[in-house]
Amino acid sequence: MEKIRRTDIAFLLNDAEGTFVGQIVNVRGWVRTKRGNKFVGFVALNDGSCLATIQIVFDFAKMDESILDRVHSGASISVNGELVESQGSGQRFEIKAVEMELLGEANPDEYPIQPKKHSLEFLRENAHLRFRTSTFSAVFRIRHHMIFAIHKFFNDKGFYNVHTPIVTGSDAEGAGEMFQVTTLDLHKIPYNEEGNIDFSKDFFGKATNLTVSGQLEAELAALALSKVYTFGPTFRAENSNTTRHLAEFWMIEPEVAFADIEDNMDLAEDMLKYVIRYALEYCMDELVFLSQRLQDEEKSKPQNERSPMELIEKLRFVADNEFVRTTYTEAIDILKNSKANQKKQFQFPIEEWGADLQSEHERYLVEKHFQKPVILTNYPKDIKAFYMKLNDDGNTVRAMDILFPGIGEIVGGSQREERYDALVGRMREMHIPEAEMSWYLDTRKFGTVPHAGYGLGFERLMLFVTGMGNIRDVIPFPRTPKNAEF
RNA sequence: UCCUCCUUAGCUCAGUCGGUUAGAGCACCUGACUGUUAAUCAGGGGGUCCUAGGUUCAAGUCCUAGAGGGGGAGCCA
Repeated sequence: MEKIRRTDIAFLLNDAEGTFVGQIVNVRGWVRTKRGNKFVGFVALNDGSCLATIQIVFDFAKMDESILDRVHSGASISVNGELVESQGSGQRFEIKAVEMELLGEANPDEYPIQPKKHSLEFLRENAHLRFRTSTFSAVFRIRHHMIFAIHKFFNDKGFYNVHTPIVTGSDAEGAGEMFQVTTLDLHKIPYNEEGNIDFSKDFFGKATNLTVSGQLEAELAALALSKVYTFGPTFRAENSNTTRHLAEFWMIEPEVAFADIEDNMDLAEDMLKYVIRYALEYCMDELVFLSQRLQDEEKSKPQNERSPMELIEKLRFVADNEFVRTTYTEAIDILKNSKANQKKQFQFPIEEWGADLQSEHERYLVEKHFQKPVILTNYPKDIKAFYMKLNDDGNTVRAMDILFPGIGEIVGGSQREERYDALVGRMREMHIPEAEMSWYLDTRKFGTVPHAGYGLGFERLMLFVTGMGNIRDVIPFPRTPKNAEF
């Protein structure tokens, strides 16, 4: 077969002027469907460069039949042919094949992905092949654009990206259960004289874990570079089995010196709106497809379970409207006086100030009461982390949680406690070992400044932007309890 | 971890009150049709009914345990 430089299918299909019509081009990709008769055949070919397939037309008389017989869904082929305006009505351009090479067969008796609707559960078990489907290739193209948009947002604002450690020796971060990292032989664990595991024999000479947050290290960087953000993997060994939790996920953690809680809220709201607008600008084909898919799925649901807003409409609504900002105390009042509470519709009734909000309460506030994203601030200190700045009332801290419809908490952040004595006081109250945290306390000892930051769960953002219902479907290879396949 | 639901052909699913040979669509194979759009039409092949016990004359169907998966809760991002 004549060697011609490969062209992305996206490049050919997006060429509005049709400048390539009449040229011989080469495309390579994976067959979605093949149809036709004894005389003329059609292959829908996808190479992942865009959602759409390009139609390959071939004249049976001119092609090698032994090759065509082995071209099934999933097979990879290389085609040389002339780009022409399509005679059919389903597409503008197509390729009239001159030569075709079968790069890789896909035995149809064994290849699991077919040109039909598969359940997301089935595809999750075939995560190695689900990239080949329209839905997942759309999700993962959007994922790329969201990653890029986040870096662009922060870069354009003068933030520096910081790589915080993945292996950490600090067990004081307090964000959740940690995965232990060790090179000790688990069959021959060394013990010291007190009968405890002798970590001095371990690789790092101490007990180490996978990070549950880059925040504390990001604070160190912020107190020199002023504006920083991390974007890295995060590991939580919680036995969480929900549509919103992963054991390995990606988190964005900006940290800003000379910033207070108001600046923090502004930054988070700006960032979320920016990346949502970015998706609307650069991923419209994918969003239209996912929206259609959702609407088809909802047809089988009862009326009251259907979403009030279609995906693209919902994204525009969030990008164009102010988030509601209110305090924990006001939220408790709203919930306490709500019909749902008075009619005892909450599984956990709201009785007094100080209780943590359950997800049914968050959903009520976001989905029923305000019907838009909500930023809640000034939580009771007892339900929040040690590093959050204590308010003058002595009871609340300058925390902020951003709650999104259908997702719940998408951002959690705070203004940090920058006063040395106040921070040490909180650490003692909460039994955080000071000695191990001396490096963190040094930032408060030497040239401390007010600062603030937050953590954004990247996959939760992906859930919102794509409208997917399960967090395992917006990360290529999900890690959850009892599942580390692939 | 708790509650709840599910597991039948490669895939999606039906299978009534426990009853005799377990079905359909898609996919695959054969044939028909010179431009299809998940092509269509006709025919064909394809089953560890999740696993292990149990009840029964008889189990895909009922019971117990286990495995895997979904949804909800908690923990959180």
